[in-house]
Amino acid sequence: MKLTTRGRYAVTAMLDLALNGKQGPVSLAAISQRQEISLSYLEQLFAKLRKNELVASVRGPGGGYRLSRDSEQINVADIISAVNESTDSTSCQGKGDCQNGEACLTHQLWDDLSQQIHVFLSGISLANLTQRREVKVVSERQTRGGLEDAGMYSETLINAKALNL
Amino acid sequence: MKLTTRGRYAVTAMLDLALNGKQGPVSLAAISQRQEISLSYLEQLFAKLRKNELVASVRGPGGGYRLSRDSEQINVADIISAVNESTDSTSCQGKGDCQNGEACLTHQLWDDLSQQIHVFLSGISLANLTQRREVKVVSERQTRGGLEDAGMYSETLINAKALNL
DNA sequence: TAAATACCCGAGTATTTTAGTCGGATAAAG
DNA sequence: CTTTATCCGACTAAAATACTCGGGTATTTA
Repeated sequence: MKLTTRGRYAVTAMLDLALNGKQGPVSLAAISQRQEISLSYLEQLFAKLRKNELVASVRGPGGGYRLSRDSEQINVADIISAVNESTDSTSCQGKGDCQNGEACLTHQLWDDLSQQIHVFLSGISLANLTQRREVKVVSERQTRGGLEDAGMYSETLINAKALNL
Repeated sequence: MKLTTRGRYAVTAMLDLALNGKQGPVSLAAISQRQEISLSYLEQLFAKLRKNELVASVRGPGGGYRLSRDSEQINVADIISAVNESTDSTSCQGKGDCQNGEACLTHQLWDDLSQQIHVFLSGISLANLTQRREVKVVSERQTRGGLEDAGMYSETLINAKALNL
């Protein structure tokens, strides 16, 4: 589980899709303008998102991309993994040497942590993020001052718990 | 909150320190050998860890590094932030333009997510990771078959909950 | 005090990743 | 048949990563 600006671009684009794709497909050109990401780069990202069946494409005029399933059913870990698909696994996960050595122990500890992060991100869906924001916008209007991050954050925790975390 | 192999190196080295530093300081040379990380690279990472007061150094023969406080008091987010200190913040968090635009909305959503990840990793200490492993090793001996990851994982969740997540 | 150990530090560098360009091909709509 | 838009591969500038090199300096031990 790697977390770089590349994944951020992908999540951002998918969030844009979730927000703007309610009435028909959204073109990459539109996302490119709104999110200030180069069109060609988006094309590359969406090629991977499509291979991983997170989005579906509609070609021709009026076409674009739409989420391949409900935003509740697409989580952040899915998106990040999709665009990062690469040649990783540098740890000694099966090497003959390094049997129960200290190195292997720490590598396993890292793998565990990595898995925890993955599970955590699996529990956060696109819908989850957009709903959270809507809740915040509403409550900001109500309180006329804006919530502090502490407040928003406890909201997050509640959601996380509801999602089995 | 960025999560790359750089952070992995740092966490790995700190885990090595937590595991091997119980009787006196640990030299970078030792960590370098055990974890297969170049000495000079470790020096660079530890310079940052030291600046952030996560480790303390002891110079001269028999010297090395030790954790600056108990492993319970050092969390993964601390470590990763320490070695990543760099020129980030590419989002539009204060630009005059982009006021309440769609771009800004998705950028904020990303920031929220980023913060959630940070808080999550703040809840995982070095002690937490090493203890988890010890528990696993023991229970593996008891069951004589090894736990599946599902089992380990639910353990993780319990820890996470205990830590306010 | 001399030698060895090990941290400290900055400059340089090969490799990889990131983010993007370019030029085209294919599919659908009007 | 032209426009819109996805598809696709190759190529590239810039940045980050991981590492080397060549010196220091503090501390211990002989």
